[in-house]
Amino acid sequence: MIQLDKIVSYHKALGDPTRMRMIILLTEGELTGQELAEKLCISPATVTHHAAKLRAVSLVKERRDKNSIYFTLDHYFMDAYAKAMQQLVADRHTRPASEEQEPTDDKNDRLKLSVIKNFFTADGKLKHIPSQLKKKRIVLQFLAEKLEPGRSYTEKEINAFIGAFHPDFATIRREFIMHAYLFRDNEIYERNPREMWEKWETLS
Amino acid sequence: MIQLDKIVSYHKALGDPTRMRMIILLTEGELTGQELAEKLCISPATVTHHAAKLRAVSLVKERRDKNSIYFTLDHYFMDAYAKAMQQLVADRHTRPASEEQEPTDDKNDRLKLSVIKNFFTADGKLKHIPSQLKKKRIVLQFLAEKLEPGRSYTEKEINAFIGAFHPDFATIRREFIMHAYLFRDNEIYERNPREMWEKWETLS
DNA sequence: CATCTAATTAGATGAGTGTCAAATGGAAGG
DNA sequence: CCTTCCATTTGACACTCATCTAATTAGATG
Repeated sequence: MIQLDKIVSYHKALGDPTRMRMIILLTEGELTGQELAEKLCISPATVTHHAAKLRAVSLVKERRDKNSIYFTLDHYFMDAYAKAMQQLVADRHTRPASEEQEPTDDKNDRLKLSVIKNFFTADGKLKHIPSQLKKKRIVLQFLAEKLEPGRSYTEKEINAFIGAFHPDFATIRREFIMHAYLFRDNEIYERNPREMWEKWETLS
Repeated sequence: MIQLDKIVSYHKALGDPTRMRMIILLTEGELTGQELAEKLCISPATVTHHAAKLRAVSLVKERRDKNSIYFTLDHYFMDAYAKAMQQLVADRHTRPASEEQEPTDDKNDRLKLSVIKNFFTADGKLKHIPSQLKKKRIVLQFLAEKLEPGRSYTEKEINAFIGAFHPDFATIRREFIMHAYLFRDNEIYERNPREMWEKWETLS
């Protein structure tokens, strides 16, 4: 599943000339921290700094031998990011048209009403999280609509907001991010615009 | 031709959550600056700021109509960057092996000596820039070896250095960057490690 | 244990940058 | 000409971040 802020972090990691050069050197094979420092003409401390950033987005793997640490690229994740990005920016014309007929808006509305009726108690609590994707999105959207657009929320506030409906705020918060109802920068949260919700729906 | 700092700039441009969200919104179709500001809950000034960064790396195109500016994605460049990056990090095992036999080191050395003898005057000036890629790289490398690794050069210094060999320092400086003999960050230049030279040779 | 090497952490510094409010520019329409 | 509506520029502020030095840790080897 695509997570917006993971992709942003990935690009941020590669958006530095020193780290990009590290990556390129590593395409030739594994290198120790010291070798990297020498080739890039930077201090070992700086190598550690950058290695941590690359590790944080899983672009490099590390292996310890004797006193040295050997770095290698993680091609699996490199490919994963490339694919995710490609999918993300594919415009709708090049996206395969769905063969099956979309249900009418009317039908969608009825489904929505019934899901909300079935998954929420009379006093507005969420009974449990639907496992079916379509229904889960209906519940998430129903909750997300109660958040104020453009306002910044701390993680604590988001937890409290979700907690008012269901005790497992951690799971639901993660789902909010994954399905692009919320976006997170550093430690602050904000509601995404509706278009983003819909875009993600077509990607799921 | 791939340019390292262009790819870094591209990643830096996408390494910001606001810009990434702009891109995603634009995958759905064109939007005016005002609409973007509203949907992203940021001021028009901030939209302009980010739009400038995206434009600088050719990720968006703009069209003026009446008072509004309409932004659209530039899919051509998006694909170009994706391809360049893919090629960059492809490890040598997945790269197609060259069919033809590589010339021996001995033969390479003799070519190198003859190129240097033929393209430089007795007092060390460069007569002209070879048009054949292989010979051009020999000349560029010969010059690049005279630069101190790990030292930072201003553009003025690089120009002066090249100018001592040939008056057209602008062209040669660009070739230095394109073939990864030098790398540039902001306005300062530095010599790349030998491995980077060789890596780029296999990509050319 | 003592020593050596490599890596990491901590702290400091300087450059870069995301954001907005206010001022400016410029086109469209009275 | 004046007004209105966007877009841009400018200046300021806070915050991030790349880099270094110096000190510390971790592991290997006498």
